[in-house]
Amino acid sequence: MRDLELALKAAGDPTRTRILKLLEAGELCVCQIQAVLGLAPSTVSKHLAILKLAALVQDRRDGRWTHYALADPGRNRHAPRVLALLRGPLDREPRVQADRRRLREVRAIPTTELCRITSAGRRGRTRGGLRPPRQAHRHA
Amino acid sequence: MRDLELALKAAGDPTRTRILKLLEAGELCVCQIQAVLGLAPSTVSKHLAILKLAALVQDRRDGRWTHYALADPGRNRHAPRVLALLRGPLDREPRVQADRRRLREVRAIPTTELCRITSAGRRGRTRGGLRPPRQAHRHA
DNA sequence: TCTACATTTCGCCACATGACGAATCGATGC
DNA sequence: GCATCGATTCGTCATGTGGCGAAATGTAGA
Repeated sequence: MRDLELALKAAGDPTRTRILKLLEAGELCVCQIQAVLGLAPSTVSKHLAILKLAALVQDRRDGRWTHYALADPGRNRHAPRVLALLRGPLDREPRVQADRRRLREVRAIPTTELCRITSAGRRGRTRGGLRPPRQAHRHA
Repeated sequence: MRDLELALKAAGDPTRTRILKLLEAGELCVCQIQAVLGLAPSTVSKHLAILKLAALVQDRRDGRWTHYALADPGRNRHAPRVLALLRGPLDREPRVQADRRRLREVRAIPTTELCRITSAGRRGRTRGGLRPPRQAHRHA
């Protein structure tokens, strides 16, 4: 039972569905995901770890960057079916569409500069309109 | 996004997957489910409420009994797909099989007597081997 | 109407979870 | 080697969640 439950629980969180929907557009580096979501890097990292544990995503190290992608089918029995579940029906959701728009902006920026920007925001300095809107210390 | 997430979260709990797998065998009354799971009636009721809110199950009043069944497709877009996800792959799980065996025992007993037995157990008197094994005050 | 009884609701408790910042890890590049 | 920097891990906090028992609800039968 364990791994299917793990996958369902992993997919049943709003932040993680956002990540999964983003990854439908293809592989992304952590700082890109972070820039779109507007969450602390540690938070994003944790969610990615949960998704990875549930075998819904896979990671790939490239120098100092880590890229995440939807797990390719075959690694886990259940993952593809759960991912398929998310594929169609959420595309009309406003938040999903907003995330996609933001992703297009983010992708236009070279990765190096992007990380500089987001971490700059995190250090307190404001750097143009792309800094993710800081969220209050709130929860799901 | 909300209702699909609700369904995924509802299905991502071990106790609730047990219930859903039980209901694959057809409509069941609450006290039957309770007898199989060996949990407090209030606990079972809460789980059923969550599953109902997620549109994964539906209920039917019959006098003083409430019967629950898997939601028939059409009420909710996502429910059938989530239920389909659980259909095949968990059947080999030891706990699922044990629950099924226990369900056969439970179904052999007329509902009236069954409720008497389980609530008798709950009041402290032991009444034959069918009283559900009391669980320690533990968590998921 | 009163009682019995199946189920639900309420209030509580312990543990899980999601958020954050600080500290750490690992790989580049000077 | 040492500093830099992207990502992860750790520690903490507030809230969510699953379990229970007690009390409330509502239906059947006396």
